[in-house]
Amino acid sequence: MNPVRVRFAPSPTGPLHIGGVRTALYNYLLAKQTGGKFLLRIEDTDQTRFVPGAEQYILESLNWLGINPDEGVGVGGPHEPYRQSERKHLYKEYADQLLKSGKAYYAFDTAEELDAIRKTYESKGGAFQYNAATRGKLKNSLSLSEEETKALLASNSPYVIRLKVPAKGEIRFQDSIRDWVHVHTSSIDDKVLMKSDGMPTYHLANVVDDHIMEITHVIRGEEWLPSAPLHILLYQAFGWTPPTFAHLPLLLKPEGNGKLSKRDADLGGFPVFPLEWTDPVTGQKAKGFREEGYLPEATINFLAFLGWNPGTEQELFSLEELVTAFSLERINKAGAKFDVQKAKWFNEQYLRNQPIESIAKQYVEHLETSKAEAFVGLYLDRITFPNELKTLAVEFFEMPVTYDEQVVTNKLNEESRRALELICDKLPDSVSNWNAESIKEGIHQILEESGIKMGKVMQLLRVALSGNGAGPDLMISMELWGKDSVFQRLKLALDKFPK
RNA sequence: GGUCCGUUCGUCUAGGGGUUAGGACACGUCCCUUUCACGGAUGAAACACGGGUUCGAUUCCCGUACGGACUACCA
Repeated sequence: MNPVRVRFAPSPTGPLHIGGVRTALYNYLLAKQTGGKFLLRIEDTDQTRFVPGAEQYILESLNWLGINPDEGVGVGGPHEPYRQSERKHLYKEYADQLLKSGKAYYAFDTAEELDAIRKTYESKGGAFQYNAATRGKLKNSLSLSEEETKALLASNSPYVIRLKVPAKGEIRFQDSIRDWVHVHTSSIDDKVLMKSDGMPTYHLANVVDDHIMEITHVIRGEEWLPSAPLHILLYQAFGWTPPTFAHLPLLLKPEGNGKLSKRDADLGGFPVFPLEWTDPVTGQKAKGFREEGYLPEATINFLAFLGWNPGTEQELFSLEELVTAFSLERINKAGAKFDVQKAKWFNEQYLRNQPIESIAKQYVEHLETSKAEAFVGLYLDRITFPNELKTLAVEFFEMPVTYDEQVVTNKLNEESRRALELICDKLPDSVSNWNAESIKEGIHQILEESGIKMGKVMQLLRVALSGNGAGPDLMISMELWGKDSVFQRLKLALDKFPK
């Protein structure tokens, strides 16, 4: 495949949705695979929806995941600026071009007027379309005389520029994921290209920029599929060759149906945003994958597999491996439900491959290094998120307060009690070098001498020392607790256990 | 309502005119083990429905049902 130029073009209206992150990822993968360029363009043409901090959030999210743009906001490039609000003047020129060639026209209907018309249509059970059938009856440069139009423009009446969609014809294009898609122009309405505030709409800005920025492949969410024919029409109106389109399947909520939303995340207790986000107005916080404890590699791998697979049985892919394995053709058509369990599983896989030293340094920094590393080694394959380690470490070094009752009732008897007492009496002297290996030997020896079977006491010993009926390797645990603490624990248990 | 898109185990998916319909997550059982977890083994579990086409359809075609997206001077 030739080097592609692809773009991720989010709108800075809030935190980046995880579905958007997947879109960015797929764009990045194709760019890297073909030796092409991945651009980041900020689509901030709606001034009413601007949210401070959102752009920075987008940059930081991509950076966290390691899918950095080659060109665009934050990095610059040959087509600066990459923020659409800063390219405002440009769109007007192109709109004028369409106006001149008769492909577009002025419309003076106010938003209120159109709303009213829509309501009447709805009350009759129909749907209003601003198109070839209705435009003659509305207030625009097609229905008005030239003088009237000029007068309106001269009087500074607010207006929009609309695309004059042909009454008849079929638009067809070949989507990389869905193959041929056909739509009749009659079902497309005369979309607004320039808003009355002088800003372009998404449709115009997107087509103009993709053309100027030499975008070869538009990879975006399925929600754009219905407007793709309109975009094709725009390319045709300008006389440009449209890029290749690929419309990605949606990310669905885990329960029931529908697009994955923030609401689902709150309900399900999992994030839908890459990073934690604090709403600048309400101050409300939304969870992020990063803060929850997901590793960037795991997040990437999980996301890549939501709607795509390599066709082999390999499931674990580094970003580099994804770059080589990825292909648009292997993307699924149907939406994918977001599965937290699978996300966790991916995280566990990556977590276990992390070097113990760095995890220890990052998450249990309050412990002395060798202790911290031993502790991490003890718990690494029992956790999903590294940030669980901190609490675990605190609990681990605390004296038990309660004891697993079931184990005590089942395992505590004369014999096992005697075993605990023997260990308490003899272990300190028999183990000179307090480490897991010698502790194990010592206990074995004591039990053997007294003719008591290991299986009869080990779980009780665990409960006596930790309070829990289950947990990590006891001998290593004992080593970490230290001799003094172990005997303190034992005495406490012998005292508290029912006689 | 209209337009468009989709439908293989509970979930993510492989496959594709003749297969024991494969894998992964989750779940059950067993093994390992001082317990739990990890790991290993194993089990249960799917082609939405109805018509065609065909010697044969889960696979191709057409309908139906169901689901979804879009339907703004939002992106």
